[in-house]
Amino acid sequence: MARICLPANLSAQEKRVLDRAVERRRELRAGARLIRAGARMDALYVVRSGSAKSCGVLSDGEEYVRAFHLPGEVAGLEGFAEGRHSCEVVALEPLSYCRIPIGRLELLMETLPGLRREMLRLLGRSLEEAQRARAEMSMIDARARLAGFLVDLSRRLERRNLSATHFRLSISRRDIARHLGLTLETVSRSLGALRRASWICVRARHVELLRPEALAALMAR
Amino acid sequence: MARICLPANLSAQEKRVLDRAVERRRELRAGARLIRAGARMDALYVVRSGSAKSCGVLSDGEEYVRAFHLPGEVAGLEGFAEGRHSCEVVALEPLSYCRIPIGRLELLMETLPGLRREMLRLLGRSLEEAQRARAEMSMIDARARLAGFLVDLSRRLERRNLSATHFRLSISRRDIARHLGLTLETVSRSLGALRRASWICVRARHVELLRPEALAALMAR
DNA sequence: CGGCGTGTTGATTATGGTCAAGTTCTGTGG
DNA sequence: CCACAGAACTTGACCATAATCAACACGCCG
Repeated sequence: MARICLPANLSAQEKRVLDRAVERRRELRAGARLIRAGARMDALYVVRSGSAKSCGVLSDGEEYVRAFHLPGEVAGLEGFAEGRHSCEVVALEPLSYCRIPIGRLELLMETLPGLRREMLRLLGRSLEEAQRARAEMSMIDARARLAGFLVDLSRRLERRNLSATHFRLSISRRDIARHLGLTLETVSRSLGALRRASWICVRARHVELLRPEALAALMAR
Repeated sequence: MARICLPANLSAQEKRVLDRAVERRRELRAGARLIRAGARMDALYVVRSGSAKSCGVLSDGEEYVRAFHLPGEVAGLEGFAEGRHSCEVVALEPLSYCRIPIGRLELLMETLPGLRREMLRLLGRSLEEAQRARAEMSMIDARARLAGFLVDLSRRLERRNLSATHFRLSISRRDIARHLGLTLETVSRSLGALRRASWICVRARHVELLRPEALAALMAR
């Protein structure tokens, strides 16, 4: 478990200790809720297999998607802000995950310097990514944003030793749109454009990246 | 110092200890750089007076503004991601600030549980804010985004007991634009629209919020 | 096979970007 | 103190991208 989610900075000893604090082998069906918005933050969650989305609602009731969580990634970090979760986390497909109770985590942070650093690193990375994404959102056109999204997915899957070029897109067009700040029509059209250019091959929920370099190059305008 | 930046969760004792770790009374002239992108993260910075911006460059060389730092706020948190800073932090006007060496901070986190929680809270908040901002960026029109920005500034100034309705806008239109994902022309036009509606009064760098409720209401569409 | 949710495609429109011409502001040196 | 230069800002005309509205196709479930 520690190997799955927090590999970098933990010593073998630390991993073992953390391992014992983790509740393993939990499951959720597609569409089920992992975290309820407004709930007290009492744990962090690590995806083992499947995927989930974090989403919030804007003041006008419109939903937006903050992040997707792939295997090995952590959900629930935003809860540190106020001690309660500010967004829903929902399984996109059958999900298996681990749960780390926050109390135990705080306890362990007392004694494990590597864990402290790792938690700060995780939060820092999320922050970094959110800020970069925000910048791209306004400076890059729809097609390039979508390309960037696919490349990002691909890289994250690769890190988990899953195929980087050939994957099932368990995220709906609608959720992609709400994540990239587009409409689902625009997502559809942009996918079409990438397909026509033969950068990618899409059939329904199945995607293949034919020219990842070309996709990545789009980001640089 | 601890009172300025980390007021919430620290005991008097903890504040005293943290206080001793802080290097105080540093100054910078307008336009000078507080943090250089790419530099090893060796400290966090807390603004005492004046203001600063964090900005990065996109792959095509275009600059974007990640955040503004007002008195009492912390700059440099993104450095936790990789142990080095990913963006420049630049003074927008004469700046006075404190510096907290990262080594000492990590040391203190070992013994001060309140400080641990506070650091996580700071990062969580930044994350939260970045994600919300990103959502608004695509779902809300330019005028409302600008209104939201002004209201946000106002609230942050208020927290530091500065006037919430009447302040000097030390941020250029260009930086506002780059922060909100707009062009400076659009910022100018939107300010004009708000002025014509008599929600605000702008003269050069000086702003007065005449109807904050109306501005805030714009956000809810 | 039929029905519904999901996705695609098309026509039109609106918002904000771009380019360009001015205006105000600020700071500097005579 | 005034004149001037450069930067910051404003305003206008035009245009491009993506939103909106709408019809239709596909795939997955019963």
